[in-house]
Amino acid sequence: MPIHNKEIGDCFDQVADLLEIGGANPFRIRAYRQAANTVSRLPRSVAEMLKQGEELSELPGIGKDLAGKIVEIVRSGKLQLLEDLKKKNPPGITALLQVPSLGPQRVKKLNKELKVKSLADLEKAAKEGRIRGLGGFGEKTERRILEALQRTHGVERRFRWMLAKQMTLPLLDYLRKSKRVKDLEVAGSYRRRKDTVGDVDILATSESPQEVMDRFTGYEDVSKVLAQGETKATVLLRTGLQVDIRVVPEASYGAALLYFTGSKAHNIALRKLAQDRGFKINEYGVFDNKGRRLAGRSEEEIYRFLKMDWIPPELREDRGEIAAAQAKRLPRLVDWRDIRGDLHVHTEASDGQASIETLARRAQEKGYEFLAITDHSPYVGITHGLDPKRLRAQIKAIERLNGKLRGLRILKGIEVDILEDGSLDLPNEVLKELDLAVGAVHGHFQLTRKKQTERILRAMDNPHFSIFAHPTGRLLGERPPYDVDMERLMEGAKQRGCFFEVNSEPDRMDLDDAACRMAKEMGLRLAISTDAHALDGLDLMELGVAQARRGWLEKNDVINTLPLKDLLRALDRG
DNA sequence: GCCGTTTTCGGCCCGACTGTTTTCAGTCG
Repeated sequence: MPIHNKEIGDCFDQVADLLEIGGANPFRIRAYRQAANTVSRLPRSVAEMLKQGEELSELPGIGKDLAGKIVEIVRSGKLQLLEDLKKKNPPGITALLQVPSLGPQRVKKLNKELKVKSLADLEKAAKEGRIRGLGGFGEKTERRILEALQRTHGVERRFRWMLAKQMTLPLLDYLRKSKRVKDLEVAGSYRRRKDTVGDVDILATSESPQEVMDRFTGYEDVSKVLAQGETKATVLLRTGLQVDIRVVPEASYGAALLYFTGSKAHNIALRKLAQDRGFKINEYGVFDNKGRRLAGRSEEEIYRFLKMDWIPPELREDRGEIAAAQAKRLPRLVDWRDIRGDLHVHTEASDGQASIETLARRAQEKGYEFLAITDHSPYVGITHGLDPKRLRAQIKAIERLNGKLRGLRILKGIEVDILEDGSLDLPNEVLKELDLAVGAVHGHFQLTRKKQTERILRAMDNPHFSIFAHPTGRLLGERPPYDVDMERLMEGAKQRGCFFEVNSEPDRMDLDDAACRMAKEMGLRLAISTDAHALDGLDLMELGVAQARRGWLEKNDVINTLPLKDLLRALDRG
């Protein structure tokens, strides 16, 4: 049973949690966290790298010791250090660290003095008023803990990016109406375009921060003000979304934007770089040792000062972007303007809402050169999928429309189900009449890793298979990805001349950033598609592009940036 | 635990806000 990178990462994260509660050296804890991040984001399987005899200690943040621990996990399936730590600590105690206002010190104290071992214990102690008596705790802290527990039931809550956007835009409009607000921008993971965000960070410049603060906390959708100072405030919206605001003077705008955009790991790496050269970076600017400000008005100014190119927010995760920016070798990320068409779209013939013609008109408005109609095949009954007869009728309709349209070519396609045995849900006689077939898994998610992988490889053996749609099957916050050997699938797709999809549906967004980057490094090209089920669905393209950018993808890595002629050649496996 | 054209030991990003405190530890991002 091969060990996956994520399992190793989780293992190190657990060690970090337990070390934290044990009061270990914070830098040792950070080392484990960094290693967890490095390993779980690695484009290649660590177990595989070991097999090839590669030196793991060459990975950033992995030294001799951690490399040895990875070997231990891969060989034995467990880590002795973690087992020992688990013995010393009650299971479930690390869940307490997720409760806002509880850090390692307080968790330790709660455990020691009140025998709190779980979220349930915590809730009970808070309800009985036993927490307020503890040194360093008080009534307010106790109430805050209780509120947090009742709000989240202990589960970390993240919002899909799109949902966060819908809640944030009206708030921005509201803030902009104030004459006191000059610049206003959303920073944080929202600006880095993570597919889900934990909270929203807003940055503003103003000469009277207090008034901006007051306006912010007075917003009608605010259900609770969690903190409010002179330049910084945190509120909870009615929907449960947490929003932070930070107000700085204009001269610090760039530094504050950089700081507030993160990621934390990126900031630490930059600050350390500056420190090594005798400078200090904080949210107000770059300073020398005499406290003189040397840069800070814009992000560009700061990166330039550090002798590197400006780094797009999507890349700021401390995964090699800093070295690339220093070497002036950052990728030229794919841009939504590079996109020449959409390769996964549904119509009213299956479970979509719009007609082919309306979709085509909208595609023309977008300046697209092509639009692939890919309704469902029959397998998923509820989608009213197309059987060969209906599909042939659709093909005819598309051909008629193509005769009428100027500048846009409608491609004949299908989203064909990959059946349990890896065969496709429609016969080759009809598939061969199409321009492309987008293959997808909509059932039998629970197969073993080996079976699932082989099932999909077998589907790709079919010469009519073009693009593997939503390749992990995950639904954010609802359904985890099914278990497959992604590396093997990507290798298989590349050999066979197939492509993978980046799905732009806000609750899918797979491939994720790490998998996009893995594909890029393996030389497998991707299609960024909307999977639109209605007219407005075509506008989701920008989300898929954002995900692709997080995965370092460039124009040449994406097939729907190709001119129609080249695209058709790429899709032709013959 | 990692790391190194100042270093193989001694550093490790930096500041705001809260609550419980009489000056600051803990948490957060």
